[in-house]
Amino acid sequence: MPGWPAGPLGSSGPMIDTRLLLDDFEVTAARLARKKVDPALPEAARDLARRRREQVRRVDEARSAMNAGSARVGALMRAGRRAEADDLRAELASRRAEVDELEATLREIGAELDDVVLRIPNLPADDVPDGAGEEDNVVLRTHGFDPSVYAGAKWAPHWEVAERLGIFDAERAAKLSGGMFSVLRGDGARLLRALVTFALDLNRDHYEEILPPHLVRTETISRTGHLTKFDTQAYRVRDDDLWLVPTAEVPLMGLHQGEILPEAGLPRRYMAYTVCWRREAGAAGKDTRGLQRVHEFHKVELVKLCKPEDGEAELEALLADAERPLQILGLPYRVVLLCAGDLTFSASKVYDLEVYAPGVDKWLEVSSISLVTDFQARRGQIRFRREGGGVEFVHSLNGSGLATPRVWAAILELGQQPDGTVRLPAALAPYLGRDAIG
RNA sequence: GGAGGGAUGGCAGAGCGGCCGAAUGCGAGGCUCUUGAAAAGCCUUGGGAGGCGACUCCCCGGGGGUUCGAAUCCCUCUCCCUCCGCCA
Repeated sequence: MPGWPAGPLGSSGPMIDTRLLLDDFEVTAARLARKKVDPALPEAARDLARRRREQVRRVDEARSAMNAGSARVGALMRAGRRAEADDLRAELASRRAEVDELEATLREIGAELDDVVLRIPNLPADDVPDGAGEEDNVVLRTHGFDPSVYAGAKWAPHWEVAERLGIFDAERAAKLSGGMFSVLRGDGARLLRALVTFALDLNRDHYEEILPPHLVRTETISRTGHLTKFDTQAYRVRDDDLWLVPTAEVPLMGLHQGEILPEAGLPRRYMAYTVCWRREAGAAGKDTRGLQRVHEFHKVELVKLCKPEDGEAELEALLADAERPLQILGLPYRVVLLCAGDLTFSASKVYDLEVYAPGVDKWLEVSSISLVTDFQARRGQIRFRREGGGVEFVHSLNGSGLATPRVWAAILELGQQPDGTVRLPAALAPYLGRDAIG
């Protein structure tokens, strides 16, 4: 079913409900302020939304008059009163011009409103802590991390470990595709495949596994908020109107775009393993060594659609689902609650999961568990029908179920042995048929 | 890639440019009848915007055009079906 109704503004990108700006401006502006939004933005949006509403009324009135006149022409024609019909017709032609003019103005206001609204992020949840940026995030808990184990000892970075074992070939990857690409070999390739299968198997009872296309339309990707003036992360296929998915979240969220789901069908829980492509524009020189940041990687993504009142509970459950593989693999990690100022554009509340990698001595972000509320659903027109009647937007959530190559890299750094081999998590033995590489 | 046909409400399926947001059937919900159920009968049953409300406006795959007026005519895009070609 191609072609779903355009959003209220007929624009691209996710957006907040302008009605919040119209009906509850003070509270909404205060919440946006916590996200470090320029206060001029919500004010401008409110003013434009008002102007737009007024203009809609003018257009409707003019059109109503037009429609009534046209109906009268029809009636006159049927009555055989030709001359009168012709007179009225001539008169209506000029009214037509009037309507066209009013509509043009409406479009202008709409475009201006669009321009402002698209820069307004989702509202932060009330229980998200205040803060300006990364430094104000809150580490909620740390799991399986004993700093004394890593103090002093010599831990090689994963690229050294991997190249020594011959399972990672950065040089040939560069030859094939350039920097920030990878070639995995032998047990390295198998380890990655094992991680993916392990994660899918782990969640098979709670999520429906989807194998989606890796190329999506402009329409699909822009309605998830991953293609905006400000987001140039995705690769475009040159000769077709298609984009390589930067995350499986894009096709998964796209699944129900334009649909009205039955309440009984919620929540929907989907998972998908896909390759992910990201241009990483603007990240030049950051984490370029090894596999912390690459243009092409493999990931199992979890996505949920639920009723608004279930969002919080689903978020906690999603967090648990993302932690489980790290626990079973025995990786030291911590749970970070992002402060309002560090929240991503579309999210209202986010937990980051970070695995400790001793070789680079860093906490690597391996999952970002996000509650998006109705922000994406509004843009994608994903709704549900209450059993008692009434149609509302669903709330959406997403997070990585398991993200390579960072988990892959962490396993290599954490498992390294004095003899140069790498001990692998026992949970992967069924997939690899061994417990060590080298 | 080439040739042709199609897209209408939850589904099926009508719709001479005005009386069509849209017949009819099915499905769903409510009511009547009934001890209960079935059958039968009556009524309701898409989404969005605005208004206290009467009500008004927009949407018949998407976008654009012709016209006083478009589900209906024209252009274009997308998708689906049939046939031919190619192919893992």
